[in-house]
Amino acid sequence: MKENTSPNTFYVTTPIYYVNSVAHIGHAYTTTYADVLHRFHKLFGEESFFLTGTDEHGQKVEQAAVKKGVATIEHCNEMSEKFKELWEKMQIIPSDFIRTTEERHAKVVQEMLQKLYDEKLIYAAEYEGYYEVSEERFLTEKEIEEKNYSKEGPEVVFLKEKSYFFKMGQYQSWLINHINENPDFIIPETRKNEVLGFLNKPLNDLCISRPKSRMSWGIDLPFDKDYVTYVWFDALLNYVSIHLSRENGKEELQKWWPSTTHLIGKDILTTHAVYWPTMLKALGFSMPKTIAVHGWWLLGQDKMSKSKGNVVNPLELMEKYGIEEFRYFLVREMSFGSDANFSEESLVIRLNTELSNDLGNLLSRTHKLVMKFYDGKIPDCKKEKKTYLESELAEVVNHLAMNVEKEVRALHLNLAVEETVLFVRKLNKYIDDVKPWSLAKNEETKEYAGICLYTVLDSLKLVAELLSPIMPEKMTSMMQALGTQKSGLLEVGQLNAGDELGEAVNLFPRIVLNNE
RNA sequence: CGCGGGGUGGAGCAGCAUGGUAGCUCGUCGGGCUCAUAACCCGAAGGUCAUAGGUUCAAAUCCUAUCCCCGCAACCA
Repeated sequence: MKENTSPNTFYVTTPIYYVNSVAHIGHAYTTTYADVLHRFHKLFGEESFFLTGTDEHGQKVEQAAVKKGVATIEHCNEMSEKFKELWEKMQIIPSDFIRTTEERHAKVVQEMLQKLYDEKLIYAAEYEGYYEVSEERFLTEKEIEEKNYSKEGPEVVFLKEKSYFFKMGQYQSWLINHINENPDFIIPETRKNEVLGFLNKPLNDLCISRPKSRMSWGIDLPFDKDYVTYVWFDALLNYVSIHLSRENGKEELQKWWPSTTHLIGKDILTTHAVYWPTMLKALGFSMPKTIAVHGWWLLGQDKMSKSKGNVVNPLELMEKYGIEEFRYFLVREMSFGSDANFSEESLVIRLNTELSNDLGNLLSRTHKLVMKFYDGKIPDCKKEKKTYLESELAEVVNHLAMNVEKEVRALHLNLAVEETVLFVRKLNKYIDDVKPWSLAKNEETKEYAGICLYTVLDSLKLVAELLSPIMPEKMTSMMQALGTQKSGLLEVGQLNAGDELGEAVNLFPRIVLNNE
């Protein structure tokens, strides 16, 4: 039985995706991960909120729209719709989907800006330096040195202008302390060290404005209409604006905030681990619980990137191998925090060995035996007839749901799945040891064959529950085949002897590669 | 002395903070079974844990040095 020590709410976010690009496997990974965490926490009986969305301001978006010859908002509508469609297709169901161009978001951003301005945490100053157009920011001295920008070019211009700054620098030592005192604030540890390393150098104030004369696609600064807000300052606030924009916004936020898990890729570590906490601190909010940083999918040794033309399109893969199978692969293959190599071959091997051979086949063979020897009815399982084999298995089962939950809470979905897969292997071994197909032929031993089959079917029910956050529809079919349905109970003994099994299904047909 | 990550049987990884018989998955080979999706179960081969020193009764694990690989402009999880 689960102790009631765990928090009863869970709030998970993905970054909001920049509408300049089409979704690739990385977006699919993060968003699937969040969706699976969300479903697991609901399975654990908690209230859960899962937020994703799109980041729609900034120069590059404006430029993309111009290039396409459409109004900027049209471009945004189109792109954010594409993300939404993809998530829907992938069985990803966020609690809400936020767009930074929405009124509800902009309103909160402006309130926050005004508050900081009133409290003198945002100030105006002259700023001069080399500005990199494509990056929408001033270069640091070091960068100028490295890149040897002796003169202006089309990409870099020397500017002197009034800007607004957020007093980020004054929170430096506070942030260092917070990170040190909360080991789970940034995980995994290597990423935490990276941030601490970054914070060894003096932390500057953050320029949070862009003059409209240069770029107008953004949220107006409430205290100076000639400026819009820097995209990151705008975008990060989505995590709270979604709640604050509701009726009783403060209470809403308070409900979810203490359990916040920000899922991010390692490329946006600094914005999330430095800018964001200092912003929250200045605004008087408490800190999110965890910033969880995952690795990248690599192709060979290269990072996947549009300019290299080696982006993996998730849609193609899903159509070829199945949506839920693809979800399984994403969550299973990558060990959280480190990079992983992507190849279609590894995908096929993963699906064939674990889903087809181990799980699907176990369901098939058990189902067939029950049809053949027990007329399709779940056999009886008398406790007193059990042997040490069942006790051993019971030992494992007792820990299974607990271990899975532990791994999920540690955000190690790959290990949570591994626990389950290892258990399925044990079931295959168990059924091989008992050999119900021969025991059932003999009246004297048939009762024990039934016990064995009941044990396997019943265990498979638990497996289906534990995999349902990853493959909801597949696991529903599996439970139907087992003559039962989703209960959300993570324990054994849920099948009733005498109940009819559903129809046999080939849940995960083996993938046969033809071109070899 | 820029920073960071890494080098463990054919492939991918775990183990390293608390030194003590080198573990997992895939692949390969042999066997078993025949209920099953050519699947499942068992067994075997295969590693001096990048290299060289050092500490220790004992090192993949600690220390020192060296070599090699990857990332560090942008798009971008």
